[in-house]
Amino acid sequence: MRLTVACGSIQFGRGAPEVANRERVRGTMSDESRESLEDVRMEKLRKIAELGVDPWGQRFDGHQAIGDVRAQAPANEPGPGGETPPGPVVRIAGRILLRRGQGKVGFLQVGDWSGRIQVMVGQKQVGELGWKIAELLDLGDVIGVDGRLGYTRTGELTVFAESLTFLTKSLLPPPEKWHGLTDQEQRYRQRYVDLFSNPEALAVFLGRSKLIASFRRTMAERGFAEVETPTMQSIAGGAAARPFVTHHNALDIDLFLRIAPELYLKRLLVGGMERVFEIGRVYRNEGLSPKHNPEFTMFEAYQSYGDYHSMMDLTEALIVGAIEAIGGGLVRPWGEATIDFTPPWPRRTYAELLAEHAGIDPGDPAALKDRAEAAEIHTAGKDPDVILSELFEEVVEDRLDGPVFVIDYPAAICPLTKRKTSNPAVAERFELYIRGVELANAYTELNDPILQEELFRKQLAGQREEDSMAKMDDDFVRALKHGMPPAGGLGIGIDRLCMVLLNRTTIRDVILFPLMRPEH
RNA sequence: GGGGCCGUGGUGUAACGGCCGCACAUCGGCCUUUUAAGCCGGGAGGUGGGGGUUCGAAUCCCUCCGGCCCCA
Repeated sequence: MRLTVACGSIQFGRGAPEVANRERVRGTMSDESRESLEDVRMEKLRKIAELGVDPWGQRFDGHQAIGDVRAQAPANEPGPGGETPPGPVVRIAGRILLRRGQGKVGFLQVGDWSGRIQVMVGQKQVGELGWKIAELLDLGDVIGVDGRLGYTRTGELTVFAESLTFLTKSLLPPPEKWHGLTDQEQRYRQRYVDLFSNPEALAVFLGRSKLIASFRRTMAERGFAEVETPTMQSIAGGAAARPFVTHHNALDIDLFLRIAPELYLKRLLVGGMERVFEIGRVYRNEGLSPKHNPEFTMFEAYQSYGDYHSMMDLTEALIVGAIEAIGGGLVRPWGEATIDFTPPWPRRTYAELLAEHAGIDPGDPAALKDRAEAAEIHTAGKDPDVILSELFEEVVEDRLDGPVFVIDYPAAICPLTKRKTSNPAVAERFELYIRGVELANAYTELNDPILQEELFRKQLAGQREEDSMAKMDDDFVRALKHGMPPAGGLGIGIDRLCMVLLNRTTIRDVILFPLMRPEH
């Protein structure tokens, strides 16, 4: 498969380059029976160059998106067997996805990222050179087409080519035209093939892009400034997760890839940036699963003078806005079922939900312990709030079809959250659940430096050995001592939101290049 | 960490332990309105790697590599 032909040595438009060992590819292939599909395409490349055409193409201006071309389809469809009246002149560019020869005429299906359209190429219509090029075309080649838009006898919207521009040779054959690429491993490793051969895959990532663009618009409308904070940090804080470690040579120090932007964004509130948000990668050194990729995209926003209720309103606006941007309506498919995103979404307290689904009063330690043990949760030596949290995960989460805001969490499991003034055991926090998946997490941010430092210490003391990289963030506490306005903070897992809005059950389907073991 | 499933020409798939078959793609031929175009003819894989059982292995066993799923 590996070719060592030096493409740089081919001289375009000045006669045939010397190709030593394959001179005859006419007639049967008896002598060349070992020739690979790639070799055959190399040979065609050579012939294209012989025609004086650059097989790697040149700038191609002024083409229209195929989707836009389709939109300007003439209304007057041809009568049965009738000639097609000439329609508007169009210029398109894209990859050849289907090819049907028909003697001195041929049909191509050309696709770009906005759609696909049929192109008819006739020997008489495209000129001598055009026809020679047409005869050499392979599936996967990239071409430009100038022509008129019309309908064929069978009523198919078609660009009737008047000239062809060869833009790029494809040396590898595309997957089977009907099924596309189905092998999961190859789809993830060779996403480029997945994207041009599976329209649904392309649609997912264009949808993801629309979602993120919509988030930025919504935030701008509400007066938030987009910022970028360090992804390499000497103390990886803001969440409970194991970090990746890397090393800076010149300083000779270890650094951690961030597990959350949170602590830096709050420093910005101290600095007077009243409303900030960041969209970026975070890295958590954990296993892989349909819901976890080691690097994923986090959206975080902080609003001075707000609280978690402000963040609930913002969350609804962001997601409803994203749905409008993506299209498809507020009632969306999810596998066999549907999810209704019509706002406002219910807001239920943690205690209520535990009472409803676990049948206990979360304030009753004895009942909690019994119920947890019934659910096979180990309770020995654990903080009641931790048991509560595990019980919640075990019996409540899966039943939260949502969208539903779960609000008012036990304070002990929320070290960065302000407590309710009316009840210090309860933290002003919400999580948004949809189909049992946690999609967003928000707090009324803790801005008391004394309590923050104490909670850090408590957290460090209770830490498991494998998490021991976490450290006290003295600078963050110092920042709080200067005074951080009361604020609401929000985090949304962009990948998981994409899964839910684009109806994908694995996170790898919404990440362009998910982490894989090296191929060899 | 534990358990299960999978890996066959470029792609999609088939094969009770008995010569690895088919489709698309590809090559040659015919065809100026096709629709996964059609018809005729040809080439291409020794079954993810290694080892074992057997007269004989894609198939059974071991191991390694890679992927998917479930559980912790």
